[in-house]
Amino acid sequence: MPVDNPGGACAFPGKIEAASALRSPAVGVLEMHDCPPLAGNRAQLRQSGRWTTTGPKMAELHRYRSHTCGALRAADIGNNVRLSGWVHRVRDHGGVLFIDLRDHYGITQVVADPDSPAFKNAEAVRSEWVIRIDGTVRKRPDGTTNADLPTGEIELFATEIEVLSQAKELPVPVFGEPDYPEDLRLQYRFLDLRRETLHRNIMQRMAIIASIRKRMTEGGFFEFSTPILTASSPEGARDFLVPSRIHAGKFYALPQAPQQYKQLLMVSGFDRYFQIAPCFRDEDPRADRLPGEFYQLDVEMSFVTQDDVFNKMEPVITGVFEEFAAITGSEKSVTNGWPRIPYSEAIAKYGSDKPDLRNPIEMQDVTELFRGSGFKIFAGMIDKDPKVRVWAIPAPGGGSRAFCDRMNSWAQGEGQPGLAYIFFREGEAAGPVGKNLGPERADAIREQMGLKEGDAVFFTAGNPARFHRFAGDARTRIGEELKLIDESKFALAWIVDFPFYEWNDDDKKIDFSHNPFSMPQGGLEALEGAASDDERLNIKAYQYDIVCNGFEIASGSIRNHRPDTMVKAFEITGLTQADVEARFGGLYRAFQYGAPPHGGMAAGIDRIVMLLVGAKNLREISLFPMNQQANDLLMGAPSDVAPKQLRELHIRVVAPEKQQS
RNA sequence: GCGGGAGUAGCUCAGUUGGUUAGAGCGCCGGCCUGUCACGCCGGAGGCCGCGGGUUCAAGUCCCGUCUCUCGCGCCA
Repeated sequence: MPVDNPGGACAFPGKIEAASALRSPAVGVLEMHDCPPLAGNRAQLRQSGRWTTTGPKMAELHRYRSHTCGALRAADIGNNVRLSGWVHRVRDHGGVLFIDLRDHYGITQVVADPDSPAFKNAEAVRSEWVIRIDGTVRKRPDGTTNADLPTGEIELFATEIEVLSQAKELPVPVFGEPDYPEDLRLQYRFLDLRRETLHRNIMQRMAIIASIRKRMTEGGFFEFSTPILTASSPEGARDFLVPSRIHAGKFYALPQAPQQYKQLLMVSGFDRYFQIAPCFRDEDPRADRLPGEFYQLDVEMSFVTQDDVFNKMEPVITGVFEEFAAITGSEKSVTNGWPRIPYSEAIAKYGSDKPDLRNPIEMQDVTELFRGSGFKIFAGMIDKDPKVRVWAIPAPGGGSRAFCDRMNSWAQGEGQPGLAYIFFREGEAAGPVGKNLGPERADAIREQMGLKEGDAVFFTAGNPARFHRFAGDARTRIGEELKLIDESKFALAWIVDFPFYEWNDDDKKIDFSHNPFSMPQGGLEALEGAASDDERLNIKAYQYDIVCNGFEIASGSIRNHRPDTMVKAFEITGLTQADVEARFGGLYRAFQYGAPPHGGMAAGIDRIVMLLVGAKNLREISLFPMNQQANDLLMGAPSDVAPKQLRELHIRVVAPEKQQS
């Protein structure tokens, strides 16, 4: 009869570092286990699966373990103990045999020799079998301690081994965790999760989420759960749909985010909301984007300005980063007092709205130095089109022909005609651009960019709206190639003043650039005052992102809580009041009955964890991710369903043309 | 939806100009081994060369088609 002892003091005797984290420790259960003595050969033993040998009678011990595999220390020497765990590794020397026994908490070396009644069984166990071992803790002989293991001073001399569960030959090895193909790892995720790195990443994820939750609760936020089955929304990403049985032909949708619910909570007067919220979007994945579902720290606050949100959330995120900054091994510094960079400045300096601020390179506009110059290609472009700009990307230390040529061929690989450059050496501005531009202009560029001998500068020309992304990629590439990126920090910043609208070139109309819920700067007056599309496109929103090391880790806004402003905002994108009511009926109705000004943000938990543990890939920090094709290889989702289920849901599957042939 | 790359032993890979019985390392199985902790030594098993078609006396190798995986673009209010 196991006795649960949740929250009890230490359930395990001795020094146990991790005992407090044990989910349901149990104490003092005694069912000694009388079994016939060992008989039969090894193969028969393996087939029968369970056996014990008689050993010295143990004192009052739990059915499975008196300690965890990370618990035993020199202070336990001489005690009879019981461990259960996985066979991590066996080293069989014939006369003496070692088993590394592993559980969640650690590894303990078990030793057996022919003097032990457990010896024969010890010879039979294989990797990842689950066994229970009784034995005596003893000091390792001089010179054989293992400083790499917390339990390395001692070993367990086995007196009895019981096999609790056998393992077939492993499709994915746990020991040593060599690189294995991702599809196999996903199919056998339970084995993959036993491996040290992934197991540790998952535990770090739990700790990070616990820290966030604590900080939010202590910061005066209340945690609410919102529905998982909700209504499809026509904006944004593709929805996952759930057919309704009761209402033929109608569908629920999984929430892409609890956006409207959290705003409704503010209208409902709850003042401060947060949730570690699952979000579902049926879009194709990337390395930093999981297919299907992901988690957000979702936050909303009433009666706040943008500064209030910043002042509240900046310490939370900074605190979490500082708390976990050391877990990759080397402590990283975390930005204190985040810069607030307007969107337009981020694009102009870094070519991206999620700049990696560890990279010191800042671009500048050098259009005027090329206007009417001897570098005819650029000069001609500038004369022909007033929208054409020339941007300079400095490359400190990149002043060699070899490096510039390498960058040039990289650019061609990116589908660009090339990457113009000057490199400064021996008092001259070398390279074709430098020659055509002449020493005076080249020197003016060098001055403006703050460059010296041994440096280089690259140029992109055209309409910045079309090339800023490439310029940003070039900046990143240069920073990486020249090792300018400071790996020792988490560089955090707010990106602010995003444009409210953007031009949709396909439909030749204005669209919301982020979401229709944010408040335009200047409010209704700004919307009504804008006389042309150009002016409307210049309207900014109280819309902001948090960026860290080149990743967007959060996004938010002050919301538009005024129905009149909302209708006007939609009108500019070509939608009527009736459209607003049809698409956001609940929220629009709520705004008719006294909505507080409110705002908030949502932070990508998965990306934050990825950054903190130093993972290259979101699948390295998620328990049961799907693959790139959005297949769950372990559970076999998505799957066929029974015809009866489809009938109940009033669904008939129409196979795509391609599959019918 | 579009483009790049890859499919040979459980895994990582080699395989010449098309030419005998397709190899190595790791893992697995067996044997030996009393202090290892990436134990060591000896031996063994294990292959629809992704699948289908074609060229050829002969295809892992050349051609066509197809499937799967992967990276990127589109997409991601």
